[in-house]
Amino acid sequence: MRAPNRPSRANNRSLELRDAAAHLFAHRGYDQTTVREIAAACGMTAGAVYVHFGSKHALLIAVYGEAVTRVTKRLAVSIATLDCPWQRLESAVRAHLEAVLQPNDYARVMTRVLPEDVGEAKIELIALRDRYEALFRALITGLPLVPQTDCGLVRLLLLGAINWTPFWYGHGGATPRDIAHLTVTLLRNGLAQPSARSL
Amino acid sequence: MRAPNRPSRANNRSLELRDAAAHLFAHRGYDQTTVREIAAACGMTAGAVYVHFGSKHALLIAVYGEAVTRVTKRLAVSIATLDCPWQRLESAVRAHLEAVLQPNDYARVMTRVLPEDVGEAKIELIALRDRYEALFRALITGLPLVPQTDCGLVRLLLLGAINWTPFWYGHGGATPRDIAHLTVTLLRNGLAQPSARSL
DNA sequence: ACGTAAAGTAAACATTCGTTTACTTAGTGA
DNA sequence: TCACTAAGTAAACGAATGTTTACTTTACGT
Repeated sequence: MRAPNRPSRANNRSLELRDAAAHLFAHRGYDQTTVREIAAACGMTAGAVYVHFGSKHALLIAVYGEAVTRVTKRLAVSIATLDCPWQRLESAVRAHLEAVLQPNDYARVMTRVLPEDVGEAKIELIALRDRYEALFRALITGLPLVPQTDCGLVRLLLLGAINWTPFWYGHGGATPRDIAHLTVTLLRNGLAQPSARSL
Repeated sequence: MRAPNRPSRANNRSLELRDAAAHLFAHRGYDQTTVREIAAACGMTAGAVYVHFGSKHALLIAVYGEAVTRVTKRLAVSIATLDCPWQRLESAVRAHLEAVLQPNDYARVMTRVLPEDVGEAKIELIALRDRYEALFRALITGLPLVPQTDCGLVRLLLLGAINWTPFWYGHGGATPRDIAHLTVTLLRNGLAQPSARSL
C-alpha cells in the first residue's frame, strides 16, 4: 500500500492542469476553450486530462471552487483588523476588485464564465458563488443604513457594479482602490451636491 | 424590375427568423443556440436561414442592432417630458430595467451575450453597445454632482449594477420601479443614516 | 528483480455544428 | 405562356469537440 494523501510520483500535474484551465477559461471563456488546448498548455495530449478529471465540466468546477477559496481568503485577511463597518466594506470591495482586475486567472473565471452557460455544472457553480456572496451579505447588514433599506437589493446592486468592472477596466485611469473608494462613498453619502439632495 | 423596398412575396420571413434567433439567444445564449434550432422555430430547414442571413454572426448582429434600436427608442420616450436631471436618470434606469427584466427577448440579448464571446462579431457588437451607453453618459454629465466626480466611472458602475440584474431578478419581490428608485436614491443621497455620514 | 498501477500517448469514435450544394417549388413580370 | 428569380428542402461536407480505447512507459513497493 502507498501512503495516503501523498501520490507516488511527486509531481502533481492535476494542479498544473487546473492552472492552465483557469488561464484559458479566464481569457477565452469556457466554451471557446478546448480540452486539447488545456492539455497542450501542459505539454500533454487530450486523453491525459481524463486521468485527472472526469470531464471538462469537472475541471471547470475545480477551477471555480479554487477561485472562491482564494478570493474568500484574500477578502477575510483584508478586513480582519478593521472595525468600522464602512471601512470593512471598502476594504472588501477593494480586495475583490484587485482579485478580479489584476491578471488573476482564478478570480477572473468567477466573473467571466456565467453559470447559466455551462448547463450541467450550473448548480455547483451557483452554490460556490453563493458561498462567496454570503460574505458581502454580512458586511452589508452590518452597516448603519437608513431604516427599511432592502439590504438584499443593495448587495446585488453592489456586486453587479463590481462584477461588471472586468468588461471595461483599463479604459480609464482608475485603480481598484479608486473604484472601491468611489463605490463605498457613493453608497454612504451619495454624489449629489449638498444643495441638490432630496429627502 | 421590381419595386424597391417591397419584396415580391409579402411574407418577410427574415424578421420571423430574427425574432426566433432573439428568443433563443436570450434564453440559451449564443453558443448554445444552433442554426438548426432557429430554423426549426420558424418551421424551416437550416439551409433556408442562409437565404436571409449570410452567417450566424450576421444574425446575431441583426438581433443586437434591433435590440439597441428598440431600447434606445423606449428610453428616449421615457425621459422626453422630464426636466429634473435626477428624474430623467431614474426614468431611464427604470426603462432600461423594464426592457431587460420583463421577458423581452431583444433587450435581454444585450446583457446575455457578451461581445467577448462571439469573436468575429465582437467589434460590431461593441459599437452598438457604445451607441446605447452614450445616452447614459449624457444623463450623468447632466447631474449636479459634487465637483471632480469621475462621471465615466459613475456611469460604468451604474450600468454594471443594472446590467447584472438579469442574473438575480425574481428572487426578491423588487420591481424594476423599486430597483430604479433605490439605485438613483443611492447615487443621489447614499444610504447611510444621517448620523453615520462622513465628510 | 518483478509485478502493479498510475500517467501518458496515439488514434479513433461519435456527435455536433456552421455552411454549401444540387435540386425543387412557386410567385411575378413581360 | 414562359423565362426568371427568390424561397426552401434534403443531403452532404468538413472541421472541431468531448470522450474512449488500446497500448506504452515509468516509478514504486516488496
